[in-house]
Amino acid sequence: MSKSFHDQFAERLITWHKAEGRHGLPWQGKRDAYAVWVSEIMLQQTQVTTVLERYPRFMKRFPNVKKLAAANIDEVLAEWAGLGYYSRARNLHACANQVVEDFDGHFPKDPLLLEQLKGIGRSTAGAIAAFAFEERAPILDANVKRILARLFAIEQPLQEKAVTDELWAIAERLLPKSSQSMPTYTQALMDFGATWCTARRPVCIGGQQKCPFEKNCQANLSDQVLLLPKKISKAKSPEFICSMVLLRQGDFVLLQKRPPKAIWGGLWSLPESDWISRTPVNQKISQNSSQVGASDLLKTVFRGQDVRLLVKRCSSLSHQQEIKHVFTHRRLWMRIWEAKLQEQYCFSDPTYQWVDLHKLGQYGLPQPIKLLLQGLSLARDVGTKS
DNA sequence: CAGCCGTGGAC
DNA sequence: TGTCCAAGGCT
Repeated sequence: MSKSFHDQFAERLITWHKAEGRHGLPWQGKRDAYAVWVSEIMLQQTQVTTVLERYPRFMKRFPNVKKLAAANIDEVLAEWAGLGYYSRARNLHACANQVVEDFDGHFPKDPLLLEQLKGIGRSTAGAIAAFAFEERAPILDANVKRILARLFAIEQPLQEKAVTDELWAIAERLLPKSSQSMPTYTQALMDFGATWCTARRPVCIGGQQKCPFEKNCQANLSDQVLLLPKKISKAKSPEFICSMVLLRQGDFVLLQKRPPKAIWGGLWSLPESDWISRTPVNQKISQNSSQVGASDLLKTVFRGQDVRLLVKRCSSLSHQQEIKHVFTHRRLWMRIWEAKLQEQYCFSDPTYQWVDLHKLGQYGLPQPIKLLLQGLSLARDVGTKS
């Protein structure tokens, strides 16, 4: 690659962005570091269309870093519910407190300091520094990795550390000389990767538009754009089965707060059994478990609790439905067992809580559980109206 | 450091 | 339908 191309890259990319970039997204054009930071965290591994409706809602609920820091983590998780990767919400809350306590409520502009805050890695630190403070700090998200891997025909898998180091070095080298250009340049990189140099349908392959870098792109010149960056096929994700118990009493349902760091950490869900591997044998046992008594099931789900009285009151425990949920690296079949109680059964363990179906919005629920309980709520409302 | 951590859109 | 992918970071 010629030196002149390095020198021209930022300018040509910015020229492209003026005509073809994404403009007018709610988080764009902001210089408020808080607003920038929230958008960067929310957009991690998350599609623009999803963030489009959730970002304004979050900003309205938590308009500044002090409001967010002062909030309860449960409020933050409730607001984050449905967005996934809930450690982001926990780190967001922790980071807000760090900023208030260690930086007097003002985000630092040095990317090295930003990177020390919870939930902010090098790339997110670079994005915040560039957008909010016009710092000459590079980003290296999936968009940029793909663009660079193609421009420079990097054929090694991106997961190799040496490759990552090289990409960072290139990203540094390509930065515009003028720090004033950093917000536009950074946005332009993201836009170009997200809309033109896409993973599956880059415009250089049968597109109507003409890529501004087609004569510089080593992957294009050697006709291997779709082969780069090299993808590492992942093993098929393992499958699991669990039982969940849906106890109802009038308009109330029994929820349990999940432990903080595992899947759906810190969210409220239905009490559940341990997950077992979904082998053919286990699948058969699970399917036949309608013959199993309520006692065994409840003991499995309410581990460590005295369920003798509950067993008496749950004589009508019945299997309602099975929900399949796909995670990035796991697939889970949830068998839902439902019982209606005449009165609320109290647990000594405070992680259990009876929740009014009308107040589910105040609780952070896993998406499939939210949909399940909303279905209940809807059915009940329809029933009472008819 | 390789595995963990959600969800929904695109094809 | 399944598979890949997305403005990553943490441990």
